[in-house]
Amino acid sequence: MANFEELANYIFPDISETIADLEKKYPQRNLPEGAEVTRFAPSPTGFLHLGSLFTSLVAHKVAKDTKGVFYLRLEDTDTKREIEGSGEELVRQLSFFDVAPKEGYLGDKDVGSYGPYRQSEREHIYRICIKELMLKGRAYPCFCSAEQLEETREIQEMNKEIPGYYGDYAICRNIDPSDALARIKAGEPYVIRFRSLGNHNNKVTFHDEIRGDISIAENDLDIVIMKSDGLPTYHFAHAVDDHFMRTTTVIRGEEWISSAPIHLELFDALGFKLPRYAHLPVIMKLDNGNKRKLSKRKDPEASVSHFIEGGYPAEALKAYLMSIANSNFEEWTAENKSYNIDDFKFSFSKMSLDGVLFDQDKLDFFSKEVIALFSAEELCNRLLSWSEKFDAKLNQFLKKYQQISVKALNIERGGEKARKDFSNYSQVYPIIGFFYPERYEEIVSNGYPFNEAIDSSVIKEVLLDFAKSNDYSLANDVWFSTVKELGARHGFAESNKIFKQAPDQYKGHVGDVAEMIRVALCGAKNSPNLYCVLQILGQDEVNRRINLAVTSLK
RNA sequence: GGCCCUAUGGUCAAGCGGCUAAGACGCAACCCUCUCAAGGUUGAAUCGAGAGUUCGAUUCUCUCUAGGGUCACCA
Repeated sequence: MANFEELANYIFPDISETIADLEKKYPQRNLPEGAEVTRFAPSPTGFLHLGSLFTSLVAHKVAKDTKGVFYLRLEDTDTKREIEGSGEELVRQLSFFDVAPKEGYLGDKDVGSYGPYRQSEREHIYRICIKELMLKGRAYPCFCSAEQLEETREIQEMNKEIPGYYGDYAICRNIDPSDALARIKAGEPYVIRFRSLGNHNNKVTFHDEIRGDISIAENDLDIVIMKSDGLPTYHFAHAVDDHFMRTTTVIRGEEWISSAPIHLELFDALGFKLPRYAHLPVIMKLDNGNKRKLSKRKDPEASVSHFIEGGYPAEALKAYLMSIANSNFEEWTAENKSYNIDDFKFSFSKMSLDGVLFDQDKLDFFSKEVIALFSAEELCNRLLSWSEKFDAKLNQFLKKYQQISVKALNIERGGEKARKDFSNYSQVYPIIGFFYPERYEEIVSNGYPFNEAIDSSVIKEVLLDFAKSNDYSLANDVWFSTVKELGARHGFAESNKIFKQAPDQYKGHVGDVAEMIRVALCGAKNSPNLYCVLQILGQDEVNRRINLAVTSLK
């Protein structure tokens, strides 16, 4: 007659260490009082999700604020869903947002003494823990097939019972160890399940840093802790890893709340102290009037790469996410004129409890503010590296016309009333593109959008007069009065007000004159400040463009 | 469906028994103005419903309703 010990030794012949040995190998971290150890634990199944960035941002922030540690653990136990190279990509994207961990799986290497940080390399550790659970009678092999499980579930559904592997439905929990041993020896596939001692009719209460005490039915499910491929399931790996990596606060999405009772029982059975938990609200979007979780498949904005490609500065997306995390962040930015989240004091208690709708307008707002705070040089450098990958045309012009580019980007930049016309880098080219001669010619090849109500011979005269008389040495307001004079010479009122008082005495007003010049120089009715445009283009280029425009008027 | 979480304008939200119920984004109007952007001023817009408790409920309690989450050898 075999017993649990023989069974355990047969399944784990290589395991001689115990949990106590692991406790020694991974000792408590030597950190100052109040320091939090947090982590980001993604599975390498695709690009970084916006919700994951949100979680990382908070976890990173909490660790940084408390002078603790933020580390990354790769949860790569689902070999079927794994996407080659996505682990590295995840780390790269975190780095883009400057929330990359300093410990853990870092893409090309593991750093830290609580590793390995890839779950696929921690098999030995899990096996030690499972063996010990088996020895204590808290784990057992289960031979149920997927079909059997499905059958059970159908019966349960029919009887309106709670589905799952528990109580009398846990048919393998009472298999005699010697029978189990024989079946394993015969090569029958099996998983290892946890033997729950819980009662569904009892409630357990645990504390959530954001929501306060949450009380849920005790776990009574004999969940799988080791899959047939020998790798652990999430629940088990969570308990083991977060314990031995000495996580103090587990920060994760609220979808985990309902499985918390499983985790409580697991920690207890393993003899581990429970970490603190903080369950973050999820980011959702409106779809046909219904809120739903941002979906990687349906929503481009679910993927962080969407914002990188779209040309949003990392600081802007972070500021937006922080405003979701702590709504007082927005007031803080207004007071401090800073969007640097490092200087902001984050607090779990100020966190929203409800899922939030992703708000593109708000992101755009933050992004405009953030970009407006960059110097022209800074913006130019960022545009350069962004366009390298995502906007070939802009990249080419930025390199060819560096001086002009910086000057163009510097128009009305800085100060209290700075221009805020870009919410992302892709909006830059359409606005400043006309400064580049090649682009100007391209725009103008479709014709000039002159005001058709004004006779083209008049436009021509005004433009020629302007080319001849314009003084590039004047200051802005003085210069503009010369434009008024120019208009007056050709029968245009000096202001809209004057024009309105006697519309039949004038051909138009100074705005019309400015528009002619603008259309001639920019090929468009809108542009940044005309005076600045003239200064940047310079007399030769201005005259060249005027001539081109005049020629087009025949 | 069971369980859990949540509930203030379109969105993000202050509020913690008595307020004309903050603020921000967005929207609208006006002002400024050479266009655009910015800026300024103003405006429209909120306590899911019903019972209690109370002199008094957005605020406390219960019920309902709605939305979300979760019920895998996925995380």
